[in-house]
Amino acid sequence: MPSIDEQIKLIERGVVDCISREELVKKLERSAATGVPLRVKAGFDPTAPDLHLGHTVLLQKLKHFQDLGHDVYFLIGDFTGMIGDPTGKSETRKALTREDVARNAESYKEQVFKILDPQKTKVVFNSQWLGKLDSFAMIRLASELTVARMLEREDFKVRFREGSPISIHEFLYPLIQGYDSVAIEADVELGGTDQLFNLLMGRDLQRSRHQAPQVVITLPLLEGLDGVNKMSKSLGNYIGITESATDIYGKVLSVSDQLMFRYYELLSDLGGEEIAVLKQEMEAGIRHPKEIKKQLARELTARFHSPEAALLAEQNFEKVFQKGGLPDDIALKQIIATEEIWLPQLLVDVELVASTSDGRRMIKQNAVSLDGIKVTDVKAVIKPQGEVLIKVGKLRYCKVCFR
RNA sequence: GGAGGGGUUCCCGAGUGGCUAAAGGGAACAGACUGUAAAUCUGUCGGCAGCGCCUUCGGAGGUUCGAAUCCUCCCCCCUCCA
Repeated sequence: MPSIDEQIKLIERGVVDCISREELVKKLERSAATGVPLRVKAGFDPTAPDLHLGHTVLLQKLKHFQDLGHDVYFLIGDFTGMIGDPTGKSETRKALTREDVARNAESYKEQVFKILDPQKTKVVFNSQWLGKLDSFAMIRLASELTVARMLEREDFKVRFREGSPISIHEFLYPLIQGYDSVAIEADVELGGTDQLFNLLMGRDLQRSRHQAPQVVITLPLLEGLDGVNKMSKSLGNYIGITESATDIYGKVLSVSDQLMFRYYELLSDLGGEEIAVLKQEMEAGIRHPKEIKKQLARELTARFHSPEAALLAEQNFEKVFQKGGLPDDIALKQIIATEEIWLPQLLVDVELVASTSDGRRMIKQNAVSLDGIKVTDVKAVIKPQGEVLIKVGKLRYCKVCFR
């Protein structure tokens, strides 16, 4: 078992807040003395079973705790998920059924254990205790905090000021999340920096129920591929951990140089000094930024697949984009036809474009090629014979086989 | 309960009877340039076998030769007063 100092060093690496460090030290000491592992909690939304790199920042930190011998409580917020959130930013989130939640939870487990140690992970659902909470208890819980205190939370404050709607039940969310900490007697809770308020709520509630308040640790939010918004599935700017090696590799490599170093900091296993060296080498012109990015892409691809797969992905990438070749895994689509097909229609049929109008546009913009030959005529028709390789833009490929 | 403001194409946001598939910006997509980076430039950005037709401006009706624009009812959001 590493010394407390070493433990703290590992835990604090890359975190934004640690409230408070003294308490964490005490908890670690107590754990070391008694042999009782700490209960480390992190909550997850049951609606999105596709984990992406943004989640892994948190998961890696949980793994650190596991490596130090502690237990992770992987909490799935199925209770809140079943209620649904009517003010979800742009669209109303659908209330999930019990079956949805169960299915999503299974999917979570498969993905999470790519990083976490199943032996030291307890998957729990907050409906276990929240489902039993009656109206009395809920009102009592609500009485423990004021509207003014709620409005301290940044997004509430902003929305209130701007006259955007805030539903009453949204005020219940931090309470419920805090109550979760009470229910599992969490020693530590991790979350993104946007969760700070909710995490602190757990401390307040634990204290008022005479539990030792949990240590709150926040981690930076990972920017998505656009480099601006946080990585999220709904914005489509994410790299999913279940994506193919080719996709992970390719997406990492398409990230901007600036963002690349952010990803290094938050995702790579390299230490701060090593990253600083890379940066210097790039700035001094010793190493090409693309090479440094490739290194990152290899590391991340290998993490979710294997070093061999990462290497293959790299070779494929070089073949396709640097030598203008074709990828290995082109989708093959069979089309049953006897008569000539209007090209835009064919593009729709093989799902390369959304509509024939879109297809026409692509042709007009010189983006469509058949077997490597550009098509310029929107009226082009294809004879249904043999195979054709269709390419739309740089990334959309498809091999069509007629029958 | 009362008074007022608002809901427009993926998002923000113009438009108050025909010239509006609807300005402008963003996002996105394509092309050029490249390192599938950034920046920049150009173009596209509802659907349809396309110089025409069809469907869109919260919903349903109505007025009109013609409606996102006018009228009626309904739904939703916001503000102020109580």
